[in-house]
Amino acid sequence: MFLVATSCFAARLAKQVPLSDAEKKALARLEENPRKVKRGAMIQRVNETVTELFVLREGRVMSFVILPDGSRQILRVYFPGDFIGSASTIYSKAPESLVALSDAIVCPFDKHALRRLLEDYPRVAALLFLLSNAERVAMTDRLASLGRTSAKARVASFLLDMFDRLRVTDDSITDSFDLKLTQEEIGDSIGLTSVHVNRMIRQMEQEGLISRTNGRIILNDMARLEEIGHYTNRHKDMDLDWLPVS
Amino acid sequence: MFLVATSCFAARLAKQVPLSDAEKKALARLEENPRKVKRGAMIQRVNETVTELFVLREGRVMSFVILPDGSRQILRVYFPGDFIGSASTIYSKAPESLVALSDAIVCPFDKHALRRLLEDYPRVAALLFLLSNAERVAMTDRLASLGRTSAKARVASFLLDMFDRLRVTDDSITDSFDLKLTQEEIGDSIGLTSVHVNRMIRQMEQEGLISRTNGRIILNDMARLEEIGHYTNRHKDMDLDWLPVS
DNA sequence: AAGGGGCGTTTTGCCATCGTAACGACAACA
DNA sequence: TGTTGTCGTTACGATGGCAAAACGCCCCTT
Repeated sequence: MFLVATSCFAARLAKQVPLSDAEKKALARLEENPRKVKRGAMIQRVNETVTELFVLREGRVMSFVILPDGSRQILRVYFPGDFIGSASTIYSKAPESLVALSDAIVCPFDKHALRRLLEDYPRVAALLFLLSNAERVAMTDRLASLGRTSAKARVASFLLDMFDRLRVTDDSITDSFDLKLTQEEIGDSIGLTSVHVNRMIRQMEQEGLISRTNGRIILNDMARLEEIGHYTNRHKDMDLDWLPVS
Repeated sequence: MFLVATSCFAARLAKQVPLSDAEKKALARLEENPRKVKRGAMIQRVNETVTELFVLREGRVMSFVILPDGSRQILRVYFPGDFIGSASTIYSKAPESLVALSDAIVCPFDKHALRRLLEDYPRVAALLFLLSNAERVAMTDRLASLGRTSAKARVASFLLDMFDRLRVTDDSITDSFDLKLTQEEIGDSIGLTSVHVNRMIRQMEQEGLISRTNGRIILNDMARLEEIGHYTNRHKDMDLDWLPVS
């Protein structure tokens, strides 16, 4: 037997909406095969055949693509409790690569396990549908950021986004956090060079908007940062009432 | 009684995967209340409370946001058979506005109708989940385009994307299509000004990559366009085999 | 304690890309 | 015949990319 508490995906979902024990158990089953990966390890390579999806239990993972000229676009940074690889559900070949940004623990499970989950637990299916749409909205927010805002605005909104996402699962965070990303990785996320990311970060530090102490970022003036970055916190105002009952 | 054939959403899905009559009927029920809208009409306003979702039956619709400085980012252009407003499923207030780009027919239905659909037809639920993930991948493609490619590459991939999406439902298209978007709208989709879109289009026309005759775009050299735009056609290589059986 | 390699950050100068502003042409429409 | 919307075109200039080097820090080695 395993403990219901061992599923961090269920724990994450339960923060949004109450789950039945049966649902928790079913979700926990996705995490029966935890696997440790080192920083920099490739979890999934673009264009390779996909049979597995993942739940991230510990550490950080990114999804990204490399363009023919060698430049990289980071598509998403994942945190513990995130469901990874959903982009691959519909394609036989992975549309994106997955690499661990830090030492991490991922829980791979077969595509077909997802199928059984969707068949047996319509409420979980609906929830996954909603999560997928939440990711879509996160993407559109970044799209607007890349398409229509300045470098400074992009850095500001990126920092706030990371901050708010970390806070979903970690209540101890108040105004500072460990980003654990290099400036080059930040740049590859928001369409800038590391050089320009550096310029913006130092500028924001000089203006007193943020501070830094050995890798840790402190947000000194969140209201102003939100204004600069045109940022909207999407983790409030969710509406999950219309889900099927369990 | 209504005819099963009246559902263009079902027709669209059936192009990807066979549907049972019961499923087709259930999907058709979403389209029982078609509504005509004029070009420019606002279908949904950002931040307004959402109770309805839509299937687009005819014409073109866009989703977009306006930033505080007045600039606009178009998030997605929708074609007949598309499911619109899924971004709103998870939020009580609309994260994006919807406006008709041409005279159009949309079929609004209540959020709760979607709930019943998900409860009663697990296979349709899975299918919606997959569609949602396909949209997510489309977003990541554009993200990489905006973040890491030149203006010319963005225009090229945008044209190819519109072309391939139109071709999913319209078999008569071979190498030309009516874009029905102004250059400003193209610019707002891919993060450029209308001026620069114009520069790129004329340049591509001079190079013989495309031609134009009163609004109609002809793609003369698709291979080269794909190369320039780093474009991947996502409508091939889908894997829907693992769906629940109906 | 000293040396060295690796990694990330900081800094600089140069300049291409792309945005801004402004105006003319043209067609559709009222 | 004015009005409105879209496209075409230009001059100018700011934003942010590129290349290269130095710097600081950590960790390993001797």
